[in-house]
Amino acid sequence: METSKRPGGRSARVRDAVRRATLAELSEHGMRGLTVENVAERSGVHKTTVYRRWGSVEGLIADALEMAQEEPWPIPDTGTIEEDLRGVARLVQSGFDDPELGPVSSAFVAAAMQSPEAARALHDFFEARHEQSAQVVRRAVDRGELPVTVDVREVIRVAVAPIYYRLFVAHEPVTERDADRAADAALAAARAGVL
Amino acid sequence: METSKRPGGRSARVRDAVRRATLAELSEHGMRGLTVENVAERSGVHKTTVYRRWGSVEGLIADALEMAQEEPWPIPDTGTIEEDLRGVARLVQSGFDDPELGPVSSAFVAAAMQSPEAARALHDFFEARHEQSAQVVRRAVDRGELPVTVDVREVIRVAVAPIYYRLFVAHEPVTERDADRAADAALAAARAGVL
DNA sequence: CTCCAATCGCAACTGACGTAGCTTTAGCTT
DNA sequence: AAGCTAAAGCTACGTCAGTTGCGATTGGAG
Repeated sequence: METSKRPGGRSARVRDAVRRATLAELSEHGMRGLTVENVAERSGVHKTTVYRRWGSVEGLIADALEMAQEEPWPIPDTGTIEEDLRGVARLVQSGFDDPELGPVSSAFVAAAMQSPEAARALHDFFEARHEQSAQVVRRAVDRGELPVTVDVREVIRVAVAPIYYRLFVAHEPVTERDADRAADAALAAARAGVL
Repeated sequence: METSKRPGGRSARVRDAVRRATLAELSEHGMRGLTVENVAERSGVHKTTVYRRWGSVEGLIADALEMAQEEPWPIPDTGTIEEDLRGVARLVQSGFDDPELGPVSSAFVAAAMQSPEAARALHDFFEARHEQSAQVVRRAVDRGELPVTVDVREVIRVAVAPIYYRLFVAHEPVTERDADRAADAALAAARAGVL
């Protein structure tokens, strides 16, 4: 995964091919249908090689996650904290709704529940996401819309948590309205000074 | 399973033995270490029998979940909504912290992400839990502490969601203080009229 | 250009999961 | 109390994820 002694040429090609195949398989069949053999065949890389370098399905996912972490995401900046927070919540909701990204993201969450390796990777991923998203809260504090004592990351957590809760724990459908409501709730709590 | 044509005697014994073994295995090795063969051996029931009646690991878990649903849980009734809501949140947090129940509960959540069968079972489980927990909110409404327009179940969701989010999505540790804060946030939102 | 070590490909193997066909046990009926 | 039949036990087998050992490539250092 990280800096090997031989970063160029074939190894790099193999790595890219496998990563690409992993994402493709993930988006087509989700976590359940993801197998090392399928990824190997699709990528044209031999099964043994995948096992050696990634170890297992979890390893493949952890690697894909680190890749995903690089990509920044379009944090809204509408000028008001109401709309910004709602925007963040909707971004999460629509992401899982998307037929392309949804299965991949879900697979990440599912994998992290089974493998400590993927769990760490997902933790880091959310660490980064929270940091980016918290920006909208910081701006609100700067504008005087929220008290300076507010825990900016916690506001984000509370704003998105109900969406994930519905999706992955209670297994209830999530609408755009649900996302808005979660954002509004977090904002109300922040204004009340409990976050 | 449902009412078979032969509910008494051996069948019932087998069922209980398997259920017991499932829970034991689950609490020892979690979802990852749960296999039909281990459950079969531990319960003293033959492997093929387990396959016939439960079909797979997911079936075992779905069955165990339906059992767990029966057990009521000690909803607090302190007289104030602040303490009651915190009590519910703490119940969730401490449940996962418990070395006995924690792995089992986690396994349920993990299993539901992989099997539609377990997902449905978990959905029903939370449906019931929400219904029970919402009682504390209803009492608060009756006492006039919250507006009558409040969505009692949503208050519960928002109160517990951050705990699950930390545990299963962001993979961050959860303290009692985190639970309290989540409950407080939900209450603030409810009072502000956004729930 | 040459060599050497890292990496990959290959094929055979291991073991666990799950299935199929049949026999045996035990609950229920009369 | 005897027989009928659902349900459990048992053996053997097929399949497939994952491993191992070895030979073939390939990239980079000198």
